Amino acid sequence: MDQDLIKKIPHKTIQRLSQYRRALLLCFEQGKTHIFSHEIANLQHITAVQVRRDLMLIGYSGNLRKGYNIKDLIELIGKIIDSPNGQKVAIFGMGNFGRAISKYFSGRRSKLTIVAGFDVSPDKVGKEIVGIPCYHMDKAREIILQEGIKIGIITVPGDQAVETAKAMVEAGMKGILNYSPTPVEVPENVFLEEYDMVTSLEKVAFYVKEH
Amino acid sequence: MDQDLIKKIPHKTIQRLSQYRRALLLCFEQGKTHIFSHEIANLQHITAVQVRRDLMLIGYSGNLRKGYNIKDLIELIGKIIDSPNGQKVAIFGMGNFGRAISKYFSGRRSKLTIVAGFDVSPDKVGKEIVGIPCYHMDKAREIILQEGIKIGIITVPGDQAVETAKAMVEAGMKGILNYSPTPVEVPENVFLEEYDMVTSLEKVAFYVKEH
DNA sequence: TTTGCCCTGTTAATTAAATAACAAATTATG
DNA sequence: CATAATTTGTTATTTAATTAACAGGGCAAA
Ligand SMILES: NC(=O)c1ccc[n+]([C@@H]2O[C@H](COP(=O)([O-])OP(=O)(O)OC[C@H]3O[C@@H](n4cnc5c(N)ncnc54)[C@H](O)[C@@H]3O)[C@@H](O)[C@H]2O)c1
Ligand SMILES: NC(=O)c1ccc[n+]([C@@H]2O[C@H](COP(=O)([O-])OP(=O)(O)OC[C@H]3O[C@@H](n4cnc5c(N)ncnc54)[C@H](O)[C@@H]3O)[C@@H](O)[C@H]2O)c1
Repeated sequence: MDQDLIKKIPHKTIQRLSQYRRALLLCFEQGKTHIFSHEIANLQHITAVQVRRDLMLIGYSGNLRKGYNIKDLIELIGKIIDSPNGQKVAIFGMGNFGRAISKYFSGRRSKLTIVAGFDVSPDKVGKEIVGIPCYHMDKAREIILQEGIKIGIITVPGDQAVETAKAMVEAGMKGILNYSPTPVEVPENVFLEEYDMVTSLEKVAFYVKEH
Repeated sequence: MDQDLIKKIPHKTIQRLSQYRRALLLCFEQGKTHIFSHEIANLQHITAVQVRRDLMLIGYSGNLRKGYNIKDLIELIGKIIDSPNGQKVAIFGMGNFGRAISKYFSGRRSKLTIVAGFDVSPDKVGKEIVGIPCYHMDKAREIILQEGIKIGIITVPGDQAVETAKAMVEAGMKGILNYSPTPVEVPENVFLEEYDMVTSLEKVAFYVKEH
């Protein structure tokens, strides 16, 4: 798959591909071999057209009569969104949330593996959580470079997020997922995704509220 | 603020209002009284135009020379996104994630209060977590109606999400925030927001990957 | 007073995303 | 063989969201 094509895939499509794959994996486990666009659509909150459009963008062709070959499609999506040898992930802030995430990811086999946690609290540094070692932030640069970690998740308190992100960038991180409520700055060549739970909940509350 | 106007506010603007408010609260605590649109923009990842446009939509006018009055703006955003008497929230699935969320929200003073958790495991039912009682799912309908809870967060395992959402809707919930990886169906009059951490992380990984 | 600067508020233009529309392909069936 | 029923792949249209453009106001300094 060539560079230009990949740049043309919308962000939203990338997200949906990830979701399609999960749904497809379930179907595959159930022994299904083929699936129609409208079936995929029904598993998500989207339309069949959207599915076909997304698959068009990645250049996958289905069988006109049987639909899409589930196994092939799972593989193709893997080729697009995964790295062949997997990618390592580190978590910054091994508090309640950081530990919940660690546990959550440790089970699933995937191309993404959490290999290290970083914290400053003596409670956490030196411990292991579900097999993931927790190091002091002072060691971050060293270990990130040594392990070749390129992706990091921020779960430090909001007032520590900016400096944590800075340290991550300096250590060579190329992708950051920030779960703290404080937006952080990164250079252009670093991909940043931020999600704030309070904002989501307030949004739900807004639409529930009787105006 | 009238009904029609509220319907015209884009979803994204509602989210940003929530974020503006958080940033403004910090500024307010620091003793700042006024702020310019470009200052607000710098605190988020957006442009000053976007800020002004959002504030235009909610009908707030700033001072041409001094910018926006922080206190007034916080209040106005509150009038729009909060309910005057607050809203109650319940968590479904008091596992690692559900408990982390409970702890997270228990500290902050806000118009949103988590008042109940629901689970099926004898480990959790009957216990309290940071003061939030955990009930058995069988009691959900009763307690939800009794307490007037309208908002629920799904943190049960993926394969339980669909039936949990169904139970929530039947109990009269009007807003659902689904953190399980499985999309759920709700009637039109129920607001649904879904967020999947794995998808987010895979997206970051995709843009980090060397194509 | 007048000039210049830096704001806001709003309309216009652009871009991104989703949806609709439909031709072409394939199979089943009369 | 012709026809009807489906479903894909793709282009065209619509809608949503963002960004650009700019008029108008008010203060400061000349
Ligand atoms: N708990 C949740 O459910 C939840 C949900 C959404 C967002 N968050 C956000 O995630 C973050 C963490 O939340 P939490 O509930 O786990 O809090 P927590 O206090 O339990 O954990 C924070 C951890 O970060 C560590 N830390 C502090 N400063 C650090 C630094 N400079 N470098 C490295 N580590 C540092 C602390 O020692 C602690 O272990 C917060 O920003 C919070 O807003 C939490
Ligand atoms: N842990 C995380 O960091 C994390 C992050 C993102 C998403 N999630 C999602 O959140 C959900 C929970 O994750 P977790 O790590 O807390 O898992 P967990 O197993 O620790 O917790 C799940 C809880 O749900 C309860 N439960 C099971 N079936 C139920 C039912 N029918 N009704 C009510 N309660 C029921 C279980 O007893 C358990 O307490 C999963 O869907 C997971 O994908 C978790």
